[in-house]
Amino acid sequence: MKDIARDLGVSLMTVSKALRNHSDISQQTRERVLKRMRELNYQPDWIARSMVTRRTYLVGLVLPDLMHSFFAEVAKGVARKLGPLGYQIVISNTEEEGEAERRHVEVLLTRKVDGLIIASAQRNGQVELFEILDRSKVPYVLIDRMVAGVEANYVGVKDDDLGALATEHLIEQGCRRIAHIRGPALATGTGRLRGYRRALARHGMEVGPNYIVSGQYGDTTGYEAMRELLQTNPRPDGVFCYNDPVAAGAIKAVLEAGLKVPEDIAIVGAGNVHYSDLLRVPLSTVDQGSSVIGESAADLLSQCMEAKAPVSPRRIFTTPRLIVRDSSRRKETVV
Amino acid sequence: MKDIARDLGVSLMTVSKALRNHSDISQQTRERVLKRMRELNYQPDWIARSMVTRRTYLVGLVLPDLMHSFFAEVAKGVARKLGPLGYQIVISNTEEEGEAERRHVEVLLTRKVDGLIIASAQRNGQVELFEILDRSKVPYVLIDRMVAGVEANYVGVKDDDLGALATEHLIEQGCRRIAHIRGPALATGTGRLRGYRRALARHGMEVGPNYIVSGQYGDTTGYEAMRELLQTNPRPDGVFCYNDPVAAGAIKAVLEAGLKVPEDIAIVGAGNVHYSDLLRVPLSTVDQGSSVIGESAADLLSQCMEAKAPVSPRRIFTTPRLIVRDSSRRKETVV
DNA sequence: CTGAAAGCGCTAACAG
DNA sequence: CTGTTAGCGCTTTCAG
Repeated sequence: MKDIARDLGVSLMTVSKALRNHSDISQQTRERVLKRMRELNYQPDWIARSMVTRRTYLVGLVLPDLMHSFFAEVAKGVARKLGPLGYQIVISNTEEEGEAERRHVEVLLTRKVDGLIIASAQRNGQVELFEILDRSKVPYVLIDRMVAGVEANYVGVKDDDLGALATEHLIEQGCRRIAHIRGPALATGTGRLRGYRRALARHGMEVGPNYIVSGQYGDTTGYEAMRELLQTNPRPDGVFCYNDPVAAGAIKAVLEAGLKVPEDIAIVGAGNVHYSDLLRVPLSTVDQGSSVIGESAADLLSQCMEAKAPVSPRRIFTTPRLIVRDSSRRKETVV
Repeated sequence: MKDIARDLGVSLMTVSKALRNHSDISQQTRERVLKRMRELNYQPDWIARSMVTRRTYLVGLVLPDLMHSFFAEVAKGVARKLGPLGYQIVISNTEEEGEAERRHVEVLLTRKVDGLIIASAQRNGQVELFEILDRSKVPYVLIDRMVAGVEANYVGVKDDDLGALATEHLIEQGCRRIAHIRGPALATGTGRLRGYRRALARHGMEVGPNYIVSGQYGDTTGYEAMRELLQTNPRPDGVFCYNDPVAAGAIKAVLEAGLKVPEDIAIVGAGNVHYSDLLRVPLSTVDQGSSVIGESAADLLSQCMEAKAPVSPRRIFTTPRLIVRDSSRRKETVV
C-alpha cells in the first residue's frame, strides 16, 4: 500500500480510500490506484484492517456432528449465503458434548468472530453458555435445537409438529402399537417425543408398556434400542425414530430378527439424510429442510451482524415435510 | 493489558511476557499478573498479536464435498490433531470445482492462514494453483488426491493398490466378467482404474467391451452408470466402483433390474463410509483410513508450520484395507 | 477531493 | 529480571 502511494505520488490515505471505493475520491485517482494495485498484485492485509475496524468477517459454526449429513448440509447452506458476503466460516465439531461446546464457543469468542451459528448440545436449562454469549454481545443464531430458557434467534423445525406428523402417518398406515425411540434430552428429543404423544392421544391410542426407549444420535444406539423393543410384548408394529441414523440402525435390528419392514414393523425416521433412499429398506422420514435451515440462519445472522444496534431475537420455523418410502408404506397410497 | 500493568505498577512488557510465560520473568511477578488477568477476565487480543507475529493460527481445510462422509471424517481427524495445538480450522467446500477451489484457496491465502490441507479437485496437470501456493510460501498438504506434476506433501492411499485390491477380491470370489465404474479424471479416478487393469492383466483376464463406464462422485451417477452396464452383453458379474456412494447407486440399479447382489453381480466400493453397513446390501469396500489420513496430514502440516526453514515435501501412504460384506461375498470365506 | 496525525493492542529488540 | 523504544498495516478524524 505504501508502495502504491509512493509510485503514484499520492498519500497513503488516498490509496486506502480508493481501495474501499470510499465516496470522496476522484474517479481518475481511483482508477490509477486500482491499476497499480493489480500490477503489484497487492492484497489488503486483512488482519491490520480487522485490528482497527474490529470486524473479522469470521463466523463460527458450531455443530455437534459433522458426520451426520444433516449438519453437513446445513453447513453448506450457511456457506452458500455467507461466502458471497465475504465471511469465512470456522467450523467446530463438539461431538455432542456440552462441555466441549462451551470451550469451542469461548475460543471462537476470543478469536473475535463476528457471529455464531450454533446447533447446541446444551441440555435444556443449561443456560450458562448463552449468558456468556449474551454478555459478549456477539450475535448468534441457534439452529435445529432450541434451548429451553434461552431467548435467542432460532431457525429450525417445530419438533412437536415433526413428531406428530411422523406418528400420524404411522397411524394412517394402520399401525396400532406404535413405539418411539427417543432422542437425547434436548429440545429436539423432547419435542419429538411430545409430538408422538400428542398424535397418539388425539387418536385415543395409548403408549404401550416400555414403548418409549432411549436411543441417542447414531445408528448403533438405534440398533440397540430396537433390540430392546423387540423384547416387549406385545411387540410394536410401528416405530417412530428420533432421526434417520437411529432409524437405519433400527431397521438393521428388525431385519436381523427375521422380521419384515414395513409388514411386521413400519419405521419412520427424521432428517431425510441424503442416503435415506439407499438403505436396506428405503427409509420414510420427515424432512426438515436442512439447507434452508442453513441459509435462513445465515441470513438472519448477517442481518444481526450488519445492524449497528442489537436486534431483538427472532424465530424462524421451517415446515416439516413427510417423505414416504418403503419402510412405512403398508397401504397403497392414493396420490 | 494496559489495565493489568497499571494496577500492578509494572510495565506493559512485563505483562506481555508473563502471559506468554516467557523465560525471563520472575515467578512471583508472573503469578501476580496471571491472578489479575483472571480477575479482569482478560483475553489477549489475538488479532493484535497476529499483526506483529505474522501468525494467525488459522488452517484452511479445502474439501470437495462435505456431504461425503469420507471427507467429514478426514475433517474430524484434522481437528482432533490441530485443535489442541491452538489452531482453528476454516473449512471450504469446493463442490468438486477446480475453479471454485482456486478462489477459495486464494481467499484463504489473503486471510493469511498458516497452512492448508487440500483434497484437490484440480485435474491432472492443472498445476497453476500449486504454483500460486508455492510462491506464497504457505505450507500445504495434499490429501486423498495427488495431482500429477505437483511436488508436494501428500497423505493418502496408493490408488493403484486400492484398485488392484478390490479387483483381485472380485476375481477371488469367482467373478469372471469384471467391470469398473470409474471416477473423475483425478489421481484417484485414474489410479483406481490403473489398479483394476493391473489386477485383470495379472490374471490374464480381459476388460470386456464397454466394461469401463464413467461415473463421477455420487450415487446418482453410480446409478446411471450401472444402468448402462446392465445393457452390455455379456453382462458383467462383478463391478468395482470408484467409491461407496457410486457403489450404493449401482446396487440400487441392479436390484431395480430384478437382479441379485452378489449372486448375479458382485459389487465393491471404496472409502468405507460409515453407513456402508446399512445399505440395501451391506457394501464391501476398501477402507482408506479416513481419520488416519486427517490426522497424519495434520501432523505433517504442523511440522511444516512450526519449522523455520521450508521442509522438503514428504509423502505418506496409508494402507488400503479390504472389508468384505454381503455385496461381494459369493463364497464362504474361510477365516 | 486529498492528506497529516494519531492510534488499534500487541511484541521484538535491545538497554538497563 | 524489567523497562524503553519502535513499529506491524491499516483506518478514523479532522484539517486543508
